[in-house]
Amino acid sequence: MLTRGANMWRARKVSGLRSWLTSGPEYPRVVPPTGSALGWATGLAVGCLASAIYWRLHDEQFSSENGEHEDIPLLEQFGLPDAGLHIRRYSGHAVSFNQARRTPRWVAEHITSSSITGPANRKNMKFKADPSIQPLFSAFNEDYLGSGWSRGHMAPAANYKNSQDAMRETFFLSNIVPQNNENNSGFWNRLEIYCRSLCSRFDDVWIISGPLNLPWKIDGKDCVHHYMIGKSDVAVPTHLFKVVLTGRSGGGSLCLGAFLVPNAPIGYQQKLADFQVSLSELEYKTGISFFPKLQRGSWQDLCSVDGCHLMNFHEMECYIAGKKLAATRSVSELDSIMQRLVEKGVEPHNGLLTKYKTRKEELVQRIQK
DNA sequence: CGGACTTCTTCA
DNA sequence: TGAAGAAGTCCG
Repeated sequence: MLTRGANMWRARKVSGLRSWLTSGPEYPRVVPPTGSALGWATGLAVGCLASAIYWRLHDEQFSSENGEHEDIPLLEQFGLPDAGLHIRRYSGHAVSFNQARRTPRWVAEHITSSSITGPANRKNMKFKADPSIQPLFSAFNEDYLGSGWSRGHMAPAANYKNSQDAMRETFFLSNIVPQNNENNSGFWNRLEIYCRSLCSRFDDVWIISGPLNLPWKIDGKDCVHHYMIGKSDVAVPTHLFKVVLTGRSGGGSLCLGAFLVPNAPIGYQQKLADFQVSLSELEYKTGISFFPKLQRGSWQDLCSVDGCHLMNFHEMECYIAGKKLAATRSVSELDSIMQRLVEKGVEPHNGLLTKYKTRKEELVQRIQK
């Protein structure tokens, strides 16, 4: 299968190259030696199948581009460099991908109470390389596994409960950055939950998320550098940012908050407001204009209007326990979840107790049948 | 909710 | 027989 994939890749690559070569006029061109192309392809063993898919998807582009030959300036005779800066649109989110870092540059979302509600779930969801990204510039699961860094969603899966397809697309590695595990399941998770909670108080919520590397001091001088993981050299960010914009369908002023969060464990003693920055500061540091059609200063501060309160320890423990209860399939398992909660010193609130009782009844009934 | 890791099953 | 998918287990 692997060999077939490599051959397919080579066939597509060479065929695309050939049509491109024959289209041009008078200049001699260098043809890459077949051997080296093959060696390269086999070297990228994990990516070869994805390569085949990629080139198949893009074959039409190749063939359409070599038809008409108009007056092309000599400057552009061989095309201008392509850094992959175009915006990639998916069912529920949009991505600007950074081909040098193998991570998104930013990921944009618009969520509502209906988009975050539904039957879609993470069952059998698997992270995978984005088939629309050229393998040379793509991240792969192998880069993350055993790296010490978890695969952190930028557009969270849970924002797409209304569509299994939209949720599946959030598992493309074009939506993923290397994230500290504790941060991912902890503070960042609570921030994502807070963003979803905004849907109950606002009609529309727009969210832009992405990675950022802030400078470190080296010999007293500011220096930006980053770790790289895996064979694809996936860049590890020092920080993650999130810009949140809320609106009401009836009109009224918009609310905006921008946050810059270290890619490291963050405890419950820290508040979300501790990581709030001005939009212009974040734009300065990222080089990104986040809502270019939004009039500057036309919004209210989100944290002043809505509080920006993340779940505290007790609330979060109960929330997670509630999710685990729903997935439980035996009464003993059910009880152990509740017992571990008490061992942590967490007194279950009434809502959780209700969930426990109803789930227990369901399971007992199922056993009796 | 957010993950990692292991094992079993399916299929070409 | 190996790869991919499904399912199970563990953790915060």
